[in-house]
Amino acid sequence: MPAWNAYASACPTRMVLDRVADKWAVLVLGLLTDGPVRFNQLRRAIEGLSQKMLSQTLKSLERDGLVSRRAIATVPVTVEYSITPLGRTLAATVDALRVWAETHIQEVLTSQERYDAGRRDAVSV
Amino acid sequence: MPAWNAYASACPTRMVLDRVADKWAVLVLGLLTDGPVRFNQLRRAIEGLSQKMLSQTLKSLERDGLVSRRAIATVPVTVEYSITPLGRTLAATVDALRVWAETHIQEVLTSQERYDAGRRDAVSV
DNA sequence: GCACCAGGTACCTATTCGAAACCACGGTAG
DNA sequence: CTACCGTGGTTTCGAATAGGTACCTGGTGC
Repeated sequence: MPAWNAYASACPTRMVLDRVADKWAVLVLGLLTDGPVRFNQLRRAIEGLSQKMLSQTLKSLERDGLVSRRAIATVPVTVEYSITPLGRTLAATVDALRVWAETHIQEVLTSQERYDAGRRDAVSV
Repeated sequence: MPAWNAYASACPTRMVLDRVADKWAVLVLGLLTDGPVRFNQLRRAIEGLSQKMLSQTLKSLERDGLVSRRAIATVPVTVEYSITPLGRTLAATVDALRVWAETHIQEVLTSQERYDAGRRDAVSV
């Protein structure tokens, strides 16, 4: 990897950022860290998630090698999704972002309030 | 902070993820880590960035307290944007994601190719 | 008049996403 | 026999939204 160009669309950081930007993807990944889960189990666990978005999300997660799909030929066909080791490392990294968020969210919210209030005192170094 | 609900839209992790998902925001933040930059300097530095998106991005970054705006009453009014300490900590955290991306992008790309090729051999642990 | 500074605003299009219908398959209830 | 449930999806439709293009301010120097 010879010095990635952050301004190119093929930049790996961009790709990962886009992936992580997917609301449902991180939630699914989070649920899978506790063990394999079936399709409709996921659908019921995540409020507001339509089956369309779920199958779409799972497909791209599988494509990226972050989750693995296993179809079991049972009575009604059971499909089990599990997180891969690679997916687990990404989840751990995203967790760093979660930690940042929970640590600094108050500063962000305070800044937003001041800004929305008309920021009379502006930056107040 | 009493146990954030990751499934709520007001979840801090979601907010931060959405912010980081903004293509231009991370690029702007990245450029600002080297020191203050003016509006049109940013615009020219980042290929494909329209002034609309730039001003929009800068406004929300300023609102979140990640960058600070300083208008200097010079010949034509100069506006200088700089990263705040808070913004710097976020940039550092995002950098962890960049590192993950550059470390594992090859695995992801390989997985994608196998998937797109029809994944005849499926998961091949 | 033209260009540059720092933006604001209107328009228009492309992608995105939710809702809902449809699919096959088998079990079960009537 | 027919109707309906649950399994795991795909497709279609329509509405919302993101984001690019282009044109506006308004002051200054050439």
